[in-house]
Amino acid sequence: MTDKTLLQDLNARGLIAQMTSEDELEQHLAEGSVTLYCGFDPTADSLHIGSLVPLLALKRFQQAGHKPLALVGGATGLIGDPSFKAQERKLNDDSTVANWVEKLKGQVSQFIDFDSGDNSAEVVNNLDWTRDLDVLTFLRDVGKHFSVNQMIAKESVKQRIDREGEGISFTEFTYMILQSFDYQQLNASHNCTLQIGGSDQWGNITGGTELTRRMNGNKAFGLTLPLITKSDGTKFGKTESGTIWLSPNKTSPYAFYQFWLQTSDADAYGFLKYFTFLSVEEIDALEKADAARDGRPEAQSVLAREVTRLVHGEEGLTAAMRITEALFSGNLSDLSEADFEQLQLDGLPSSSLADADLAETPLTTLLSEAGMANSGKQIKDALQRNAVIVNGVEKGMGDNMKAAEVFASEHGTYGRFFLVKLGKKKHHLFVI
RNA sequence: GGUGGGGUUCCCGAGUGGCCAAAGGGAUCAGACUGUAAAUCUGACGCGCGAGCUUCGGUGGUUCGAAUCCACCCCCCACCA
Repeated sequence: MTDKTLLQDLNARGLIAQMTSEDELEQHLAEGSVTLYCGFDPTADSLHIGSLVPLLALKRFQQAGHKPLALVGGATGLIGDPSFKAQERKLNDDSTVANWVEKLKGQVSQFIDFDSGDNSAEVVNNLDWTRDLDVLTFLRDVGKHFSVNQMIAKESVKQRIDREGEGISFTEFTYMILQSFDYQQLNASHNCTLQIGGSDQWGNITGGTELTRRMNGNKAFGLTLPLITKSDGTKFGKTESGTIWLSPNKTSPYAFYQFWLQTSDADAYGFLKYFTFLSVEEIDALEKADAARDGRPEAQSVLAREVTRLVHGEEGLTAAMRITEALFSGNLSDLSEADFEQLQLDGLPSSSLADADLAETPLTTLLSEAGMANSGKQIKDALQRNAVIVNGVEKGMGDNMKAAEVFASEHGTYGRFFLVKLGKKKHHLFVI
């Protein structure tokens, strides 16, 4: 990044959706270390991969010598951001939010460096400066700077205002003011002059730059990152089993790795630019090499490796790759008994059949309860298509009531391991 | 508080007394083809291996029969006050 400015690199990666006064921002960043912030609201006990782009962007700025502040929304999380949300959200109680705030702090901290001298990162919580703010002060000192006419005109709340059958409460409508206030406060306390966020945050960010100018008399900048979309138009970051979380407790490193590995060709190179620190040149070279070769491209495996390492570390990546290798290479017979135990430790989904009543329980129940499918119907469908494979042997509907036979010790690897494959991608280890 | 419009299976959205477990689309899952890709085609898609069971905001009612009709209640939206 020596021969290019940070903004040029971000731009080459397609990571800039919008910014305020581009030329001035470029100059501002060139003048020295800038303090910037990005907010993360606690809407669950973990962030998901949707937050990865801004999180990595903070790191990109830090690598370029700037000082990142990660804001967790202890206050805004209590309100709920209405931006581009079709419906009013239900409120979470404050102990829940407080608990989530703690979890997010830990996650956010993984990505930025807290010990790098002048530009060490900091984590801040907006509850710290809003908790004791009283209504009248808020209305007089902050609220007075906002025009409802302008707020209503924001694209981010338009569908809530215009759409038949929906509305917006005053609570959520005020969210924008709270976030603007955060920026103004951080500007005053930390000399923060740049806020970044997803493109849905544009309205909230510009609100903050305005408020900072009015209350502090300071120039403040904003930059938004693009919303990640997939080429086929489906939602990024969701699968059948739900959201891809950053917490290993909610999405195992193995599942996380698999998610990236299954990226389509059309998205892979873009995702490499968004989600990794490989240089644009390296990625372009990879794309050329893949195009020149027949068969399977390398992009997905590079992507999966890089991102898994970023989020779950070298250990998580090793575990994920170990499972992948064992399950998809096709030669399970090479695995030792200790290998099976290691796979369980690595996070291969597994369950014990010790307590199960195999004589009475159909496979449909057994496999769906183990989490291989959401309902027995799906198992049934798979059985009818011979898509259930136990230790390499196809099972059909006829075996449904014969769980005791299927899982009999003499059929198990080392007398007790049964690797069940559902379709091409789902695996589950049963142990007796 | 008044008037009008709404609340249907994950989402959107048909259905206005039996032919409704409820059209259609999307999402998702599985099969074929492939490369653990995309596109395409096929199947599944409330729950249950099955017999069968439980649904259409809630509670009661009318009826042989209700998502559909009636009463009351809850929630959402628009306009008025």
